[in-house]
Amino acid sequence: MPQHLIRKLEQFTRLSSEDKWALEDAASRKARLVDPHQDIISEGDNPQHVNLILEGWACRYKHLEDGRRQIISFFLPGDLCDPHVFVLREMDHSIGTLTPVRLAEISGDTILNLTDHHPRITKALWWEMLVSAAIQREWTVNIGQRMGVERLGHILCELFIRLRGVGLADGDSCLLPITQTDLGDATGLSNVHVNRVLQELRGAGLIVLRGKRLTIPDLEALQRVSLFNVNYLHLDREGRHFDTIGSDQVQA
Amino acid sequence: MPQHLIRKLEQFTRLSSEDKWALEDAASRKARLVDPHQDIISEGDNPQHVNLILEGWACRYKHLEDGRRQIISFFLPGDLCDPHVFVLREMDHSIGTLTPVRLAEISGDTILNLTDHHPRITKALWWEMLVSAAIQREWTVNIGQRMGVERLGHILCELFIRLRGVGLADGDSCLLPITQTDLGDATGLSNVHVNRVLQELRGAGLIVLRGKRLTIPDLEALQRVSLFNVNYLHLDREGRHFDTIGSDQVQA
DNA sequence: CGCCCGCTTGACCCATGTCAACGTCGGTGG
DNA sequence: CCACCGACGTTGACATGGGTCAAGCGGGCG
Repeated sequence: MPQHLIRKLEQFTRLSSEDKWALEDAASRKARLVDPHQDIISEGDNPQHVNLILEGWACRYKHLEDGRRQIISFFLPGDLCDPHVFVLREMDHSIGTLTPVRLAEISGDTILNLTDHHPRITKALWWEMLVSAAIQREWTVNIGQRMGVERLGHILCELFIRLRGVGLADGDSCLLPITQTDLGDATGLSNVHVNRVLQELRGAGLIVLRGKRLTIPDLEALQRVSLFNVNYLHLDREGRHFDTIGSDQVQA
Repeated sequence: MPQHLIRKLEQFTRLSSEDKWALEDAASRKARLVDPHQDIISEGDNPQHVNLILEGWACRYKHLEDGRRQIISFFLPGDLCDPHVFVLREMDHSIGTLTPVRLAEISGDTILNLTDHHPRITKALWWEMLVSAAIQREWTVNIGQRMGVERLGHILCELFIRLRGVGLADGDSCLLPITQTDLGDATGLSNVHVNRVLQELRGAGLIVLRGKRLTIPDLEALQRVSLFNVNYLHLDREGRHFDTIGSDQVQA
């Protein structure tokens, strides 16, 4: 079931078959289907378990009193919503779906069990948590400093590369199943301006966006225009240099 | 030495004398003085230890290729710079001082030792890490959605409350030892506009800012204007309801 | 004493927001 | 099967928050 999660973690470290089996077991205990535009967990709630997105897109978001909404991060298939929120008693933001979502609810005990017995999973989950934090920081930079074109270009690069990392890209294209208003809420731009900027990116041949399919004919070019530096995604797998010898025994 | 850290953690949980002693020991192994506007660790470096700010202000920041700078977060006395970055091999951003800084370098081993033997410290460090993440998210909201006045008001509220939490507020005022340009780099506004917005806040009697001293005569009023909701700082100490009976034995 | 950094102010401009109308498409019910 | 509807995308006109540039000012420090 959790191919996307496994694929994501394997960008960082190799996992043994037992590791993978344990992840599959953990992810198959309790499934849940959520309709689009529903909260998975709401601000003020007390989180009871970790949610693993199996299918569909979700997001963290926050509403201001006057209705403005900021999308704080996107959750794609393979993403975990806060492996460790249990320490805090109350959600300070909400997590909601953007599309229909299939997710696995993983209990705190299951997580503890996983990490107790699988050091490589532990380390991989640390990596995934630290990368999430790095993405959050990059969003601060993105929204704080980049102009509209760069800002949208940047987020499209990020989403494409993340999707590719979990096996959801098809060559130079991927699905982008969200609205322009969603993109605006994520970038701090109005939906109208998002539309204009997308036209501009299209006009420059940097993206093709038809229906829900995004194509990036020249990813490097889009990265250049968007001042996108991939290093914050930390895709430099540890022990990558061992890959050629095909060992499954790399030290963690 | 690390009174500020201890004070901060005690906002979340009670610490025993042994806990505190262990923290003091860890923080007194290796000290370092850093001049203002110097990097503590630079993008691309390989982090070797955790830095605990003892005195002065620092920040996380990132430069874009064309020179724009975004301050991603502030480090105040008592703040830890990334307790767990060791998992990643390379810094994707820099940490630099804003003022003269005195810090303690804490080795990974020392941290492990602390957490192995002091469950309450472990939990408190988790809390501090999750709160840092919550602050980062709130900055995304701040920069993405709030107007200049709200945005600056919000960050001033946050800084004041964080400083008060570590014992660095004096009634309704605190030191703000950074420039307006720094504030601009943190909020995604130009220094000129920061200046104008500060005038506006001053004009409305919401802040008094003279030299490096910030006074907030009516914190609630400033919070209201800034759409500031304190919940993201998670100051709801666990077991707070035990405080009245004065126990030092609260279960962790 | 003089210099430099940071603060302040004014003039002007542009990126982006707001408002409003219209188009398009897919779904749904009569 | 068609009519309607709602959600989303698109476009134009206009407003404005905030950026940029440039000059002046003031105080701390060498």
